[in-house]
Amino acid sequence: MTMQMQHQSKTKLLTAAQNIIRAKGYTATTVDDICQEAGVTKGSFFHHFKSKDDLTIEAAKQWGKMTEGFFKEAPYHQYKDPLQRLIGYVNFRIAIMEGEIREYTCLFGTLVQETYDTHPKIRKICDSGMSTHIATLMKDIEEARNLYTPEAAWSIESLGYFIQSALQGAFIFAKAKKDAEIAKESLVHLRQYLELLFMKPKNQKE
Amino acid sequence: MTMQMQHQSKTKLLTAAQNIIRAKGYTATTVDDICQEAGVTKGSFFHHFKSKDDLTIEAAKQWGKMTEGFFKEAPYHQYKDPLQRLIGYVNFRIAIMEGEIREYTCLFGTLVQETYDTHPKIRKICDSGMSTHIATLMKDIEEARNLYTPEAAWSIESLGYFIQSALQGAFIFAKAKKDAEIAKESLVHLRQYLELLFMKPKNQKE
DNA sequence: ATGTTCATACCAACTAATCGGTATGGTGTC
DNA sequence: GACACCATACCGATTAGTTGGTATGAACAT
Repeated sequence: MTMQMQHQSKTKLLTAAQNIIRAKGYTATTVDDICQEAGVTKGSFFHHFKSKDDLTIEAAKQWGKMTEGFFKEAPYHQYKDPLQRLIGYVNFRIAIMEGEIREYTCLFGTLVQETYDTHPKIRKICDSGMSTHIATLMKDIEEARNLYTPEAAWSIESLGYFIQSALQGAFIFAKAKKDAEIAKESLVHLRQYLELLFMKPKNQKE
Repeated sequence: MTMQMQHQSKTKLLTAAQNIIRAKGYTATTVDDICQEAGVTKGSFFHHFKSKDDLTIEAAKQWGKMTEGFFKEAPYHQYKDPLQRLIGYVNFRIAIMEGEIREYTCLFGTLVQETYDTHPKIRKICDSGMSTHIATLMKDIEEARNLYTPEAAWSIESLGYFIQSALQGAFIFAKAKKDAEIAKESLVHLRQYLELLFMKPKNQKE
């Protein structure tokens, strides 16, 4: 079966789109850019996707699936303590901020900034993609809340969004500085907030 | 003197650029878009600015000056306690998240996302513009730190960037949701972090 | 096996529209 | 008449998308 061969071009185009859009944004990324990076021609592009918009939507969908798998396999899930998993998540995100900026920044965050008002379909996928990711965090947040601060006034959802906001904001500064250092230090504050919020006793064993 | 008249078109173009770019991003914003919103012709545009890039740089510079003036006049500066000023700043930013998204989001954050790798001049202005704003916050952070937690391990600068990261990230979710509610709730967490960080005694008078 | 049929995948060349930018000329003010 | 300011018409380059066609291989009858 040549199924793999047949789909190779499509996969290459989706991956290329994800990478270039994260670096240049949606509008500045041309169809020719994507084709060149993928090593295919425009004819192939419009065979697999009926428009640039269509490709972007599929690329965003695939991005969501891919990243969910990526974080599902991440090492921080091994911890038995839900708070440790949350802290581990933040530490993991700090740890992966190495190499090129485009490699660790988020397609959803980049996309939605410039499309929220003009491309409703793209906006919705970014919204639901980020919300899906936050939903996985919310499980640990809920457990940690029940365990450490069951009487807390803040909602589980809002903390999930706050964590993700701090991350997305950190990416913006990584881009502005063309350096991840400041962004990493910001995420240390995020980690510190979680520690303070759940009032983790200082003498507790890790 | 007709100085004001002469500069009216230029001012209109700068303001139009700031508003449209915040809604659609840099690349998706066309020169014609800006001219139409400003109510002037292309001839006027290229009389005042030698290129779209040039206009964007001037618009970003003016944005920085304008926002610094805006925050300088904001009511939270009245508080004598530096921590209260910091909390007041966050509350102020929550309060102004009303009306259209383009009205309260940040030009720098939107711009730098899609230009950091391709337009170095724009990137630098966004970087220094945001850093200048953070520098004003750092004064209050430093005072609060000396007053409440002089032995704290975190740096003044890093907290300034964290506050701004949380804000920029909140804007992304306001765009993704086309609604400021989630973003506001995120900023309540930011406020809570500041309160926890400085260990504000519960029985202290406001 | 072999030839026919058909759909999928792909390609190079093209098109219509839009982009940033220019050329040129007009108008009001000093 | 010199100059800043602005309007209109235009230009070359680039854009997303189209065209007409080829290569490949699976399905099936012979």
